[in-house]
Amino acid sequence: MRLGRRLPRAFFERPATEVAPDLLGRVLLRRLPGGERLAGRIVEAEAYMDRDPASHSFRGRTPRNDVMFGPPGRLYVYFTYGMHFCMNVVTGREGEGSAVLLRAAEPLVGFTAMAARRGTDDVRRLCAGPARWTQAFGIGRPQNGADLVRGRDVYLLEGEPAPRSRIVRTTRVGVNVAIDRPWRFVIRDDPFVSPGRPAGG
DNA sequence: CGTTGGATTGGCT
DNA sequence: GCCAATCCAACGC
Repeated sequence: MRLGRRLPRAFFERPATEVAPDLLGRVLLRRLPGGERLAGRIVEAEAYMDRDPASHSFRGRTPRNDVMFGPPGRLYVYFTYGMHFCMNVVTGREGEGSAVLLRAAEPLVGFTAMAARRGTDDVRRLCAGPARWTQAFGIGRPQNGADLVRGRDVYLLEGEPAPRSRIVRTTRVGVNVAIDRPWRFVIRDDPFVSPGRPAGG
């Protein structure tokens, strides 16, 4: 498939609710410490806005969410449930706390390395979930704040953006507040979308 | 300082 | 459907 060029800074300097659907079909590239390359096509993403009760940024800037408030186009990685990492693309203007959670991807390059990290050969489960994807791609604390526009270890390519007609808008997974906001975007009928368990509340 | 619960996942009933 | 795993940021005293 077509990979295209890198997404420019301006791509990210928009509201998360605009960036999230526009990320579907784009390609995340990862260069592992050993030099091996991994690639995945984004099929599911969620927007987290400034002053959004479900967002980590809701209660203001802290050491944990600091990257969210920085310049757009960087990676915000957080640790949760004592064992998982999730990654976000920082959006909006510097000073705002908004980002897009990367929830699922179709593996394109590096199946063997992903399978080894994930402990499964099932291609459909390598990157189908935010913590599964970071595990498959070797994303953790060291990648928090990584610049996707200029960095070489993790970055985004244009890929083939999903047509609007193929994009489905639903409610976000695992959030128990602001559950009325339909800010989860997926490619319709794509087999690599996460199982996405329903949230309570 | 102590408590709480989390943008999840995998395993079991 | 239910629950444990396992850390730690955020918040209240």
